[in-house]
Amino acid sequence: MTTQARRSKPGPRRTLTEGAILDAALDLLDEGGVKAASVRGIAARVGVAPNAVYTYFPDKAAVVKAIVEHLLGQVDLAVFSDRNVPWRQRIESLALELRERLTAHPGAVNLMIGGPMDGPRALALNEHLMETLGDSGLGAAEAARASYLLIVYVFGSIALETAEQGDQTRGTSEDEKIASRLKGFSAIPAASYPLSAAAAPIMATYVSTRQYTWGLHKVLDGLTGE
Amino acid sequence: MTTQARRSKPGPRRTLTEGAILDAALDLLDEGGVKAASVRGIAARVGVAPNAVYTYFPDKAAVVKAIVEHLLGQVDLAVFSDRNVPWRQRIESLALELRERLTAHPGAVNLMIGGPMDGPRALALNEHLMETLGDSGLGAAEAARASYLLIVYVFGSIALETAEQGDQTRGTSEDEKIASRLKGFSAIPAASYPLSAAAAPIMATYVSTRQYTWGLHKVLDGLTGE
DNA sequence: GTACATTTTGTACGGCGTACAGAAATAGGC
DNA sequence: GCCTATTTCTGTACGCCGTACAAAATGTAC
Repeated sequence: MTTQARRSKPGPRRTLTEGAILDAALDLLDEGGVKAASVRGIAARVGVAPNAVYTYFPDKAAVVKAIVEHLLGQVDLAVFSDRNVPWRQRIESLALELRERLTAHPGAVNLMIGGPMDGPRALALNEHLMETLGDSGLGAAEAARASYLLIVYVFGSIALETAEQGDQTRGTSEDEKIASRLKGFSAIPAASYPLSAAAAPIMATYVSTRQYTWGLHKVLDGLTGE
Repeated sequence: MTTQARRSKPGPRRTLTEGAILDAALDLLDEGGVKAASVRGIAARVGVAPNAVYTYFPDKAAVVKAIVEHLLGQVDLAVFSDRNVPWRQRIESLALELRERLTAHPGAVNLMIGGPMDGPRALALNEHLMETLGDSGLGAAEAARASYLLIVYVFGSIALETAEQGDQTRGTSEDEKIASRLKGFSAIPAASYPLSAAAAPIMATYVSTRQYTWGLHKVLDGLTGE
Protein backbone atom coordinates (compact mmCIF):
# COMPACT_ATOMS: atom_id res chain seq x y z
CA MET A 1 0.00 0.00 0.00
CA THR A 2 2.69 2.49 -0.81
CA THR A 3 0.30 4.24 -3.17
CA GLN A 4 -2.45 6.08 -1.37
CA ALA A 5 -5.37 5.59 -3.72
CA ARG A 6 -7.40 8.22 -1.88
CA ARG A 7 -6.42 11.84 -1.35
CA SER A 8 -4.86 11.98 -4.77
CA LYS A 9 -6.69 14.61 -6.75
CA PRO A 10 -5.49 18.22 -6.93
CA GLY A 11 -7.81 21.19 -6.78
CA PRO A 12 -10.15 22.45 -4.07
CA ARG A 13 -12.01 19.90 -1.96
CA ARG A 14 -15.61 19.40 -2.96
CA THR A 15 -18.14 21.26 -0.92
CA LEU A 16 -20.92 18.78 -1.71
CA THR A 17 -21.57 15.13 -2.36
CA GLU A 18 -23.71 13.43 -4.95
CA GLY A 19 -25.93 12.30 -2.12
CA ALA A 20 -26.56 15.84 -0.90
CA ILE A 21 -27.63 16.83 -4.39
CA LEU A 22 -29.97 13.87 -4.67
CA ASP A 23 -31.48 14.60 -1.26
CA ALA A 24 -32.09 18.20 -2.24
CA ALA A 25 -33.64 17.09 -5.51
CA LEU A 26 -35.96 14.69 -3.70
CA ASP A 27 -36.99 17.37 -1.24
CA LEU A 28 -37.84 19.75 -4.05
CA LEU A 29 -39.66 16.97 -5.88
CA ASP A 30 -41.80 16.38 -2.82
CA GLU A 31 -42.51 20.02 -2.15
CA GLY A 32 -43.19 21.33 -5.63
CA GLY A 33 -43.48 18.42 -8.03
CA VAL A 34 -41.37 17.68 -11.07
CA LYS A 35 -41.12 21.29 -12.18
CA ALA A 36 -39.58 22.33 -8.86
CA ALA A 37 -36.79 19.80 -9.17
CA SER A 38 -34.77 21.94 -11.55
CA VAL A 39 -31.03 22.13 -11.69
CA ARG A 40 -31.17 25.74 -10.60
CA GLY A 41 -33.51 24.90 -7.76
CA ILE A 42 -31.30 22.09 -6.56
CA ALA A 43 -28.23 24.31 -6.70
CA ALA A 44 -29.98 27.06 -4.77
CA ARG A 45 -31.08 24.62 -2.08
CA VAL A 46 -27.59 23.29 -1.51
CA GLY A 47 -26.21 26.82 -1.66
CA VAL A 48 -24.16 26.74 -4.79
CA ALA A 49 -24.14 28.27 -8.28
CA PRO A 50 -26.41 26.49 -10.78
CA ASN A 51 -23.61 25.17 -12.92
CA ALA A 52 -21.72 23.73 -9.98
CA VAL A 53 -24.08 20.79 -10.17
CA TYR A 54 -22.36 19.80 -13.40
CA THR A 55 -19.26 18.94 -11.44
CA TYR A 56 -21.14 16.00 -9.96
CA PHE A 57 -23.42 14.99 -12.83
CA PRO A 58 -22.88 15.47 -16.56
CA ASP A 59 -26.42 16.70 -17.15
CA LYS A 60 -29.88 16.71 -15.68
CA ALA A 61 -30.75 13.33 -17.15
CA ALA A 62 -27.93 11.84 -15.09
CA VAL A 63 -29.38 13.41 -11.96
CA VAL A 64 -32.74 11.87 -12.74
CA LYS A 65 -31.18 8.47 -13.33
CA ALA A 66 -29.34 8.74 -10.05
CA ILE A 67 -32.54 9.62 -8.23
CA VAL A 68 -34.24 6.57 -9.68
CA GLU A 69 -31.39 4.35 -8.63
CA HIS A 70 -31.29 6.00 -5.23
CA LEU A 71 -34.95 5.22 -4.63
CA LEU A 72 -34.70 1.68 -5.92
CA GLY A 73 -31.69 1.21 -3.70
CA GLN A 74 -33.75 2.09 -0.66
CA VAL A 75 -35.57 -1.22 -0.79
CA ASP A 76 -33.46 -3.93 0.72
CA LEU A 77 -34.10 -6.94 -1.47
CA ALA A 78 -32.46 -9.28 1.01
CA VAL A 79 -35.43 -8.80 3.32
CA PHE A 80 -37.65 -10.47 0.75
CA SER A 81 -35.36 -13.40 0.13
CA ASP A 82 -36.29 -15.61 3.07
CA ARG A 83 -37.18 -18.92 1.48
CA ASN A 84 -39.13 -19.91 4.57
CA VAL A 85 -41.71 -17.36 3.50
CA PRO A 86 -43.98 -18.50 0.64
CA TRP A 87 -42.94 -16.92 -2.64
CA ARG A 88 -46.32 -15.23 -3.18
CA GLN A 89 -46.02 -13.49 0.13
CA ARG A 90 -42.47 -12.42 -0.59
CA ILE A 91 -43.60 -10.84 -3.84
CA GLU A 92 -46.54 -9.16 -2.21
CA SER A 93 -44.36 -7.68 0.51
CA LEU A 94 -41.89 -6.42 -2.05
CA ALA A 95 -44.66 -4.91 -4.17
CA LEU A 96 -46.08 -3.12 -1.16
CA GLU A 97 -42.67 -1.87 -0.14
CA LEU A 98 -42.04 -0.50 -3.62
CA ARG A 99 -45.38 1.27 -3.63
CA GLU A 100 -44.69 2.82 -0.26
CA ARG A 101 -41.25 4.03 -1.25
CA LEU A 102 -42.37 5.47 -4.55
CA THR A 103 -45.65 7.06 -3.54
CA ALA A 104 -43.66 8.79 -0.79
CA HIS A 105 -42.22 10.89 -3.62
CA PRO A 106 -45.01 11.60 -6.08
CA GLY A 107 -43.51 12.57 -9.39
CA ALA A 108 -40.57 10.26 -8.87
CA VAL A 109 -42.26 7.39 -10.64
CA ASN A 110 -42.81 9.65 -13.64
CA LEU A 111 -39.08 10.15 -13.75
CA MET A 112 -38.58 6.38 -13.84
CA ILE A 113 -41.05 5.90 -16.64
CA GLY A 114 -39.48 8.76 -18.53
CA GLY A 115 -36.44 6.71 -19.43
CA PRO A 116 -35.17 3.15 -19.50
CA MET A 117 -34.66 1.51 -16.11
CA ASP A 118 -31.31 -0.05 -16.83
CA GLY A 119 -29.28 0.86 -13.77
CA PRO A 120 -27.77 -1.73 -11.43
CA ARG A 121 -30.57 -1.37 -8.86
CA ALA A 122 -33.21 -1.95 -11.51
CA LEU A 123 -31.27 -4.95 -12.70
CA ALA A 124 -31.03 -6.26 -9.16
CA LEU A 125 -34.78 -5.91 -8.80
CA ASN A 126 -35.30 -7.83 -11.99
CA GLU A 127 -32.87 -10.49 -10.85
CA HIS A 128 -34.62 -10.79 -7.53
CA LEU A 129 -38.02 -11.15 -9.14
CA MET A 130 -36.81 -13.85 -11.49
CA GLU A 131 -35.21 -15.67 -8.61
CA THR A 132 -38.37 -15.54 -6.53
CA LEU A 133 -40.56 -16.61 -9.42
CA GLY A 134 -38.20 -19.49 -10.01
CA ASP A 135 -39.23 -20.73 -6.58
CA SER A 136 -42.80 -20.86 -7.81
CA GLY A 137 -42.03 -23.61 -10.24
CA LEU A 138 -42.04 -21.47 -13.36
CA GLY A 139 -39.36 -22.18 -15.95
CA ALA A 140 -36.68 -19.63 -16.66
CA ALA A 141 -38.38 -18.13 -19.69
CA GLU A 142 -41.76 -17.93 -18.00
CA ALA A 143 -40.19 -16.46 -14.87
CA ALA A 144 -38.62 -13.73 -16.97
CA ARG A 145 -41.85 -12.83 -18.69
CA ALA A 146 -43.69 -12.99 -15.40
CA SER A 147 -41.24 -10.66 -13.69
CA TYR A 148 -41.77 -8.11 -16.43
CA LEU A 149 -45.51 -8.44 -16.00
CA LEU A 150 -45.10 -7.71 -12.32
CA ILE A 151 -42.90 -4.72 -13.04
CA VAL A 152 -45.49 -3.40 -15.45
CA TYR A 153 -48.17 -3.83 -12.85
CA VAL A 154 -46.27 -2.25 -9.99
CA PHE A 155 -44.93 0.76 -11.85
CA GLY A 156 -48.06 1.16 -13.95
CA SER A 157 -50.23 1.19 -10.85
CA ILE A 158 -48.09 3.73 -9.08
CA ALA A 159 -47.78 5.92 -12.14
CA LEU A 160 -51.52 6.00 -12.73
CA GLU A 161 -52.16 6.50 -9.05
CA THR A 162 -49.94 9.54 -8.74
CA ALA A 163 -51.19 10.86 -12.09
CA GLU A 164 -54.83 10.70 -11.05
CA GLN A 165 -54.08 12.64 -7.92
CA GLY A 166 -52.64 15.48 -9.93
CA ASP A 167 -50.95 18.11 -7.81
CA GLN A 168 -52.87 17.13 -4.74
CA THR A 169 -50.98 17.95 -1.60
CA ARG A 170 -48.99 15.01 -0.45
CA GLY A 171 -49.97 15.00 3.19
CA THR A 172 -53.53 13.82 2.67
CA SER A 173 -54.53 10.41 3.96
CA GLU A 174 -55.85 7.62 1.80
CA ASP A 175 -59.40 8.13 3.03
CA GLU A 176 -59.25 11.81 2.19
CA LYS A 177 -58.02 11.07 -1.30
CA ILE A 178 -60.83 8.62 -1.85
CA ALA A 179 -63.43 11.05 -0.57
CA SER A 180 -62.04 13.77 -2.82
CA ARG A 181 -62.18 11.46 -5.83
CA LEU A 182 -65.73 10.42 -5.06
CA LYS A 183 -66.76 14.04 -4.96
CA GLY A 184 -65.26 14.59 -8.38
CA PHE A 185 -67.01 11.53 -9.79
CA SER A 186 -70.40 12.92 -8.83
CA ALA A 187 -70.07 15.06 -11.95
CA ILE A 188 -70.19 12.00 -14.22
CA PRO A 189 -73.37 12.19 -16.32
CA ALA A 190 -75.29 9.03 -15.53
CA ALA A 191 -77.18 9.26 -18.78
CA SER A 192 -74.08 8.86 -20.94
CA TYR A 193 -72.01 6.68 -18.62
CA PRO A 194 -74.42 4.72 -16.46
CA LEU A 195 -72.01 2.00 -15.37
CA SER A 196 -69.27 4.46 -14.49
CA ALA A 197 -71.65 6.69 -12.59
CA ALA A 198 -72.94 3.74 -10.63
CA ALA A 199 -69.45 2.45 -9.93
CA ALA A 200 -68.17 5.79 -8.67
CA PRO A 201 -67.73 4.56 -5.08
CA ILE A 202 -65.57 1.73 -6.36
CA MET A 203 -63.65 3.91 -8.80
CA ALA A 204 -62.85 6.29 -5.98
CA THR A 205 -60.92 3.49 -4.29
CA TYR A 206 -58.66 2.89 -7.27
CA VAL A 207 -55.94 4.78 -5.44
CA SER A 208 -56.13 2.55 -2.35
CA THR A 209 -53.84 -0.13 -1.04
CA ARG A 210 -56.77 -2.52 -1.28
CA GLN A 211 -57.15 -2.04 -5.02
CA TYR A 212 -53.39 -2.38 -5.39
CA THR A 213 -53.23 -5.71 -3.59
CA TRP A 214 -56.47 -6.88 -5.23
CA GLY A 215 -54.95 -6.36 -8.67
CA LEU A 216 -51.67 -7.91 -7.61
CA HIS A 217 -53.47 -11.02 -6.45
CA LYS A 218 -55.28 -11.32 -9.76
CA VAL A 219 -52.01 -11.02 -11.62
CA LEU A 220 -50.38 -13.64 -9.41
CA ASP A 221 -53.42 -15.89 -9.84
CA GLY A 222 -53.07 -15.58 -13.57
CA LEU A 223 -49.39 -16.43 -13.38
CA THR A 224 -49.92 -19.61 -11.40
CA GLY A 225 -52.81 -20.72 -13.56
CA GLU A 226 -55.40 -20.54 -10.83
CA MET B 1 -84.21 27.33 -38.49
CA THR B 2 -84.68 31.07 -38.54
CA THR B 3 -81.90 31.53 -36.02
CA GLN B 4 -78.48 30.84 -37.44
CA ALA B 5 -76.63 29.59 -34.42
CA ARG B 6 -73.36 29.78 -36.32
CA ARG B 7 -71.83 32.87 -37.91
CA SER B 8 -72.50 34.93 -34.87
CA LYS B 9 -69.23 36.10 -33.43
CA PRO B 10 -67.58 39.40 -34.36
CA GLY B 11 -63.88 39.78 -34.98
CA PRO B 12 -61.64 38.33 -37.71
CA ARG B 13 -62.30 34.76 -38.85
CA ARG B 14 -59.98 32.20 -37.34
CA THR B 15 -57.11 31.10 -39.50
CA LEU B 16 -56.78 27.76 -37.76
CA THR B 17 -58.77 25.04 -36.04
CA GLU B 18 -58.13 23.15 -32.83
CA GLY B 19 -57.68 20.06 -34.97
CA ALA B 20 -54.93 21.64 -37.04
CA ILE B 21 -53.06 22.52 -33.88
CA LEU B 22 -53.41 19.00 -32.52
CA ASP B 23 -52.24 17.49 -35.80
CA ALA B 24 -49.20 19.73 -35.81
CA ALA B 25 -48.49 18.83 -32.20
CA LEU B 26 -48.71 15.12 -32.97
CA ASP B 27 -46.41 15.50 -35.97
CA LEU B 28 -43.83 17.27 -33.84
CA LEU B 29 -44.25 14.67 -31.12
CA ASP B 30 -43.49 11.94 -33.62
CA GLU B 31 -40.55 13.68 -35.20
CA GLY B 32 -38.76 15.06 -32.18
CA GLY B 33 -40.27 13.59 -29.05
CA VAL B 34 -41.91 15.39 -26.17
CA LYS B 35 -39.46 18.27 -26.15
CA ALA B 36 -40.24 19.12 -29.77
CA ALA B 37 -43.95 19.46 -29.08
CA SER B 38 -43.59 22.94 -27.64
CA VAL B 39 -46.11 25.71 -27.99
CA ARG B 40 -43.65 27.71 -30.00
CA GLY B 41 -42.88 24.74 -32.22
CA ILE B 42 -46.55 24.08 -32.85
CA ALA B 43 -47.17 27.71 -33.66
CA ALA B 44 -44.24 27.80 -36.06
CA ARG B 45 -45.47 24.70 -37.84
CA VAL B 46 -48.94 26.07 -38.42
CA GLY B 47 -47.45 29.43 -39.39
CA VAL B 48 -48.60 31.64 -36.59
CA ALA B 49 -47.16 33.62 -33.71
CA PRO B 50 -46.48 31.55 -30.56
CA ASN B 51 -49.13 33.20 -28.47
CA ALA B 52 -51.82 32.76 -31.11
CA VAL B 53 -52.15 29.20 -29.84
CA TYR B 54 -53.66 30.64 -26.70
CA THR B 55 -56.68 31.69 -28.70
CA TYR B 56 -57.57 28.03 -29.05
CA PHE B 57 -56.33 26.56 -25.79
CA PRO B 58 -55.94 28.28 -22.42
CA ASP B 59 -52.51 26.80 -21.78
CA LYS B 60 -50.20 24.00 -22.79
CA ALA B 61 -51.77 21.54 -20.38
CA ALA B 62 -55.05 21.95 -22.24
CA VAL B 63 -53.31 21.14 -25.50
CA VAL B 64 -51.88 17.99 -23.94
CA LYS B 65 -55.26 16.96 -22.62
CA ALA B 66 -56.79 17.53 -26.03
CA ILE B 67 -54.11 15.38 -27.64
CA VAL B 68 -54.84 12.59 -25.21
CA GLU B 69 -58.54 12.79 -25.91
CA HIS B 70 -57.87 13.00 -29.62
CA LEU B 71 -55.87 9.79 -29.57
CA LEU B 72 -58.36 7.95 -27.38
CA GLY B 73 -61.10 9.12 -29.71
CA GLN B 74 -59.35 7.43 -32.61
CA VAL B 75 -60.33 3.99 -31.34
CA ASP B 76 -63.90 3.24 -32.28
CA LEU B 77 -65.27 1.40 -29.28
CA ALA B 78 -68.36 0.29 -31.18
CA VAL B 79 -66.17 -2.08 -33.18
CA PHE B 80 -65.44 -4.01 -29.99
CA SER B 81 -69.04 -4.21 -28.84
CA ASP B 82 -70.24 -7.13 -30.92
CA ARG B 83 -71.70 -9.51 -28.38
CA ASN B 84 -71.38 -12.40 -30.82
CA VAL B 85 -67.64 -12.20 -30.21
CA PRO B 86 -66.50 -13.72 -26.91
CA TRP B 87 -65.74 -11.03 -24.35
CA ARG B 88 -62.13 -12.09 -23.91
CA GLN B 89 -61.52 -11.67 -27.58
CA ARG B 90 -63.22 -8.28 -27.59
CA ILE B 91 -60.93 -7.10 -24.81
CA GLU B 92 -57.87 -8.48 -26.49
CA SER B 93 -58.72 -6.76 -29.75
CA LEU B 94 -59.30 -3.48 -27.96
CA ALA B 95 -56.06 -3.81 -26.02
CA LEU B 96 -54.14 -4.45 -29.22
CA GLU B 97 -55.82 -1.54 -30.95
CA LEU B 98 -54.92 0.78 -28.08
CA ARG B 99 -51.32 -0.35 -28.17
CA GLU B 100 -51.11 0.20 -31.89
CA ARG B 101 -52.62 3.68 -31.70
CA LEU B 102 -50.43 4.78 -28.82
CA THR B 103 -47.11 3.28 -29.86
CA ALA B 104 -47.65 5.04 -33.19
CA HIS B 105 -46.89 8.22 -31.26
CA PRO B 106 -44.13 7.44 -28.77
CA GLY B 107 -44.15 10.04 -26.07
CA ALA B 108 -47.90 10.40 -26.25
CA VAL B 109 -48.48 7.82 -23.56
CA ASN B 110 -46.17 9.78 -21.28
CA LEU B 111 -48.46 12.73 -21.74
CA MET B 112 -51.41 10.60 -20.64
CA ILE B 113 -49.66 9.33 -17.56
CA GLY B 114 -48.59 12.86 -16.74
CA GLY B 115 -52.06 13.85 -15.68
CA PRO B 116 -55.42 12.38 -14.75
CA MET B 117 -57.31 10.72 -17.57
CA ASP B 118 -60.70 12.20 -16.84
CA GLY B 119 -61.86 13.35 -20.26
CA PRO B 120 -65.00 12.03 -21.96
CA ARG B 121 -63.08 9.63 -24.18
CA ALA B 122 -61.30 8.15 -21.19
CA LEU B 123 -64.63 7.83 -19.43
CA ALA B 124 -66.10 6.13 -22.49
CA LEU B 125 -63.22 3.67 -22.49
CA ASN B 126 -63.82 2.92 -18.84
CA GLU B 127 -67.54 2.52 -19.48
CA HIS B 128 -66.87 0.17 -22.37
CA LEU B 129 -64.50 -1.98 -20.34
CA MET B 130 -66.97 -2.27 -17.48
CA GLU B 131 -69.72 -3.19 -19.91
CA THR B 132 -67.61 -5.86 -21.56
CA LEU B 133 -66.47 -7.28 -18.26
CA GLY B 134 -70.07 -7.40 -17.15
CA ASP B 135 -70.60 -9.91 -19.96
CA SER B 136 -68.00 -12.12 -18.35
CA GLY B 137 -70.19 -12.74 -15.34
CA LEU B 138 -68.32 -10.47 -12.96
CA GLY B 139 -70.40 -8.35 -10.62
CA ALA B 140 -70.49 -4.60 -10.96
CA ALA B 141 -67.87 -3.93 -8.28
CA GLU B 142 -65.53 -6.61 -9.57
CA ALA B 143 -66.00 -5.42 -13.13
CA ALA B 144 -65.00 -1.93 -12.08
CA ARG B 145 -61.86 -3.10 -10.30
CA ALA B 146 -61.05 -5.39 -13.20
CA SER B 147 -61.36 -2.62 -15.74
CA TYR B 148 -58.90 -0.53 -13.77
CA LEU B 149 -56.52 -3.47 -13.65
CA LEU B 150 -56.75 -3.72 -17.43
CA ILE B 151 -56.15 0.00 -17.82
CA VAL B 152 -53.10 -0.26 -15.58
CA TYR B 153 -51.79 -3.13 -17.63
CA VAL B 154 -52.40 -1.54 -21.02
CA PHE B 155 -51.04 1.91 -20.22
CA GLY B 156 -48.29 0.58 -17.98
CA SER B 157 -47.09 -1.76 -20.70
CA ILE B 158 -47.07 0.90 -23.34
CA ALA B 159 -45.42 3.45 -21.07
CA LEU B 160 -42.62 1.07 -20.10
CA GLU B 161 -42.24 -0.07 -23.67
CA THR B 162 -41.75 3.40 -25.06
CA ALA B 163 -39.56 4.34 -22.11
CA GLU B 164 -37.20 1.42 -22.64
CA GLN B 165 -36.75 2.36 -26.24
CA GLY B 166 -35.56 5.79 -25.30
CA ASP B 167 -35.26 8.15 -28.24
CA GLN B 168 -34.90 5.30 -30.69
CA THR B 169 -36.06 6.28 -34.11
CA ARG B 170 -39.65 5.36 -34.63
CA GLY B 171 -39.35 3.67 -38.00
CA THR B 172 -37.55 0.58 -36.73
CA SER B 173 -39.35 -2.74 -36.88
CA GLU B 174 -40.08 -4.90 -33.89
CA ASP B 175 -37.35 -7.36 -34.82
CA GLU B 176 -34.81 -4.58 -35.06
CA LYS B 177 -35.80 -3.24 -31.68
CA ILE B 178 -35.43 -6.66 -30.12
CA ALA B 179 -32.05 -7.20 -31.74
CA SER B 180 -30.88 -3.83 -30.50
CA ARG B 181 -32.05 -4.61 -26.96
CA LEU B 182 -30.32 -7.98 -27.01
CA LYS B 183 -27.09 -6.32 -28.00
CA GLY B 184 -27.40 -3.96 -25.05
CA PHE B 185 -28.10 -6.81 -22.67
CA SER B 186 -24.85 -8.51 -23.57
CA ALA B 187 -23.23 -6.00 -21.22
CA ILE B 188 -25.00 -7.49 -18.20
CA PRO B 189 -22.35 -8.98 -15.88
CA ALA B 190 -23.29 -12.63 -15.56
CA ALA B 191 -21.40 -12.89 -12.29
CA SER B 192 -23.64 -10.42 -10.47
CA TYR B 193 -26.89 -11.07 -12.31
CA PRO B 194 -26.78 -14.65 -13.55
CA LEU B 195 -30.50 -15.07 -14.12
CA SER B 196 -30.86 -11.79 -15.96
CA ALA B 197 -27.83 -12.47 -18.11
CA ALA B 198 -29.19 -15.87 -19.01
CA ALA B 199 -32.65 -14.50 -19.72
CA ALA B 200 -31.38 -11.73 -21.99
CA PRO B 201 -32.97 -13.25 -25.12
CA ILE B 202 -36.33 -13.27 -23.36
CA MET B 203 -35.89 -9.83 -21.86
CA ALA B 204 -35.12 -8.47 -25.31
CA THR B 205 -38.63 -9.46 -26.37
CA TYR B 206 -40.32 -7.47 -23.62
CA VAL B 207 -41.16 -4.83 -26.20
CA SER B 208 -42.91 -7.30 -28.50
CA THR B 209 -46.57 -7.85 -29.27
CA ARG B 210 -46.12 -11.42 -28.05
CA GLN B 211 -45.08 -10.32 -24.56
CA TYR B 212 -47.96 -7.84 -24.54
CA THR B 213 -50.58 -10.45 -25.36
CA TRP B 214 -48.90 -12.99 -23.08
CA GLY B 215 -49.22 -10.66 -20.14
CA LEU B 216 -52.74 -9.70 -21.10
CA HIS B 217 -53.75 -13.35 -21.13
CA LYS B 218 -52.30 -13.89 -17.68
CA VAL B 219 -54.21 -10.90 -16.37
CA LEU B 220 -57.43 -12.14 -17.93
CA ASP B 221 -56.77 -15.61 -16.54
CA GLY B 222 -56.40 -14.11 -13.11
CA LEU B 223 -59.62 -12.18 -13.50
CA THR B 224 -61.66 -15.21 -14.44
CA GLY B 225 -60.13 -17.37 -11.74
CA GLU B 226 -58.53 -19.81 -14.11
C1' DG C 1 8.04 27.34 -5.54
C1' DT C 2 6.15 26.11 -9.53
C1' DA C 3 3.21 23.64 -12.64
C1' DC C 4 -0.96 21.46 -13.15
C1' DA C 5 -5.53 19.49 -12.21
C1' DT C 6 -9.89 20.47 -10.20
C1' DT C 7 -13.88 23.01 -8.22
C1' DT C 8 -16.69 26.84 -8.22
C1' DT C 9 -18.43 31.20 -10.00
C1' DG C 10 -19.86 34.94 -13.40
C1' DT C 11 -21.73 35.55 -17.45
C1' DA C 12 -24.23 34.43 -21.40
C1' DC C 13 -27.06 31.98 -25.04
C1' DG C 14 -30.99 29.98 -26.83
C1' DG C 15 -35.42 28.08 -25.75
C1' DC C 16 -39.46 27.62 -22.97
C1' DG C 17 -44.49 29.01 -21.32
C1' DT C 18 -47.18 32.88 -21.22
C1' DA C 19 -48.79 37.78 -19.78
C1' DC C 20 -49.88 42.31 -21.79
C1' DA C 21 -50.98 45.91 -25.00
C1' DG C 22 -52.17 47.18 -29.42
C1' DA C 23 -53.61 46.66 -34.44
C1' DA C 24 -56.57 44.57 -37.80
C1' DA C 25 -60.92 42.47 -38.89
C1' DT C 26 -65.70 41.43 -38.41
C1' DA C 27 -70.49 41.39 -36.39
C1' DG C 28 -74.79 43.79 -34.81
C1' DG C 29 -77.53 48.23 -33.60
C1' DC C 30 -78.79 52.55 -35.18
C1' DG D 1 -73.33 53.11 -43.73
C1' DC D 2 -71.14 54.60 -39.78
C1' DC D 3 -70.22 53.24 -34.70
C1' DT D 4 -69.17 50.37 -31.27
C1' DA D 5 -68.13 46.00 -29.22
C1' DT D 6 -65.83 41.89 -29.71
C1' DT D 7 -62.51 38.75 -31.36
C1' DT D 8 -58.05 37.29 -33.57
C1' DC D 9 -53.47 37.75 -34.16
C1' DT D 10 -48.81 40.08 -33.54
C1' DG D 11 -44.95 42.45 -31.09
C1' DT D 12 -42.75 42.63 -27.17
C1' DA D 13 -41.28 41.28 -22.78
C1' DC D 14 -40.62 38.69 -18.28
C1' DG D 15 -38.93 35.05 -15.68
C1' DC D 16 -37.66 30.49 -15.86
C1' DC D 17 -35.05 26.57 -17.79
C1' DG D 18 -30.63 23.63 -19.10
C1' DT D 19 -26.03 24.34 -19.93
C1' DA D 20 -21.61 26.11 -22.47
C1' DC D 21 -17.46 28.96 -21.67
C1' DA D 22 -13.81 31.44 -19.43
C1' DA D 23 -11.72 33.00 -15.37
C1' DA D 24 -10.63 32.77 -10.44
C1' DA D 25 -9.67 30.14 -6.40
C1' DT D 26 -7.77 26.05 -4.37
C1' DG D 27 -5.55 22.11 -3.72
C1' DT D 28 -1.65 18.11 -4.93
C1' DA D 29 2.81 16.50 -6.88
C1' DC D 30 7.28 17.46 -8.24
